[in-house]
Amino acid sequence: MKLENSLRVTRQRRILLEQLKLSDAHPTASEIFDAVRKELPRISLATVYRNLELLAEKGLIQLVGTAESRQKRFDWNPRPHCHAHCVRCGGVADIEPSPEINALLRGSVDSLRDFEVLAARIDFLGYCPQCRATVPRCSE
Amino acid sequence: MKLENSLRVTRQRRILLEQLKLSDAHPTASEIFDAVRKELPRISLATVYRNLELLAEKGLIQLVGTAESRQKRFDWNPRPHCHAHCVRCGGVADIEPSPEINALLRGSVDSLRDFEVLAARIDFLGYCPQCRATVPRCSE
DNA sequence: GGGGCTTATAGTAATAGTTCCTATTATTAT
DNA sequence: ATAATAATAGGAACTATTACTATAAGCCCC
Repeated sequence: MKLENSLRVTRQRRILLEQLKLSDAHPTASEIFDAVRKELPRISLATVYRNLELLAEKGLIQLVGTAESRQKRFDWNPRPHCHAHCVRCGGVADIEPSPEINALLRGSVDSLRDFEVLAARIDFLGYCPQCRATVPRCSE
Repeated sequence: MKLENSLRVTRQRRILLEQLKLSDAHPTASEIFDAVRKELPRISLATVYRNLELLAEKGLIQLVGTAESRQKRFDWNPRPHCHAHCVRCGGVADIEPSPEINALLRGSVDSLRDFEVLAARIDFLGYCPQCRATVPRCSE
């Protein structure tokens, strides 16, 4: 197994990626740290951060998140898709892109002249089903 | 002038909003701080942060930015539109939504069942025209 | 399958953007 | 004007992330 582009296959890197792939919950760096620590108790948080950044840079995973949440979240699936962010619990869910969205994600937008698109991102903010059920709502 | 929803009209708040509206550059909190300080030399950075958050919460301005940039940026225009984020210089430009995008922004997405959408966000990451011209490129 | 080059790691310190705290001041309703 | 209440300045605290450095581990070639 070679990770690509001269990334060495270290035990830390392998287990980090394994753990990330176990979940669709888009965990934060420290959640990933906690998970990996169960197998590698001596791993450093800095190693987790370094590798998450590196793997995202190489396109093997993706960084997700919004401007409002302080912490970054990661998605094991590097393929373009949309995310729904709960403004209450911070949870992130995958959204299956419709054909129209897929067209957008591939970059067919007029007003973008001269801006070279590397990635398009569509995010929805709102309440996830759980929070929706328990949030106090205005009745107006 | 009343700001809405029991927000008091303080000198700080008024000038902050004025300054923000002077620019389409989507400034950061500290850039706004610097601009406001020219008129209000004794304003506190905490005041700037507090008000930016408050105004965004009330829907009078909007928070923009991506998970990769550490600092938040703000847009005086609260109406839904898209943004192009330069991955090199961090600059943000407004993108005029096409009709199809507008449909998305209004919330017509299938797979979102049970997730209550408060806002949709479409962001493009890439190189702005300036950076595009000066970034060293691979010729492959 | 061992030597040596090179990259990665652990552990910790440092950074930076943001938020919190509290005594004081300003705004608004009356 | 006065009283009630919300907002501010200034600085301390917080926290996610990044930087640093001596040590350890992959990997390539023989």
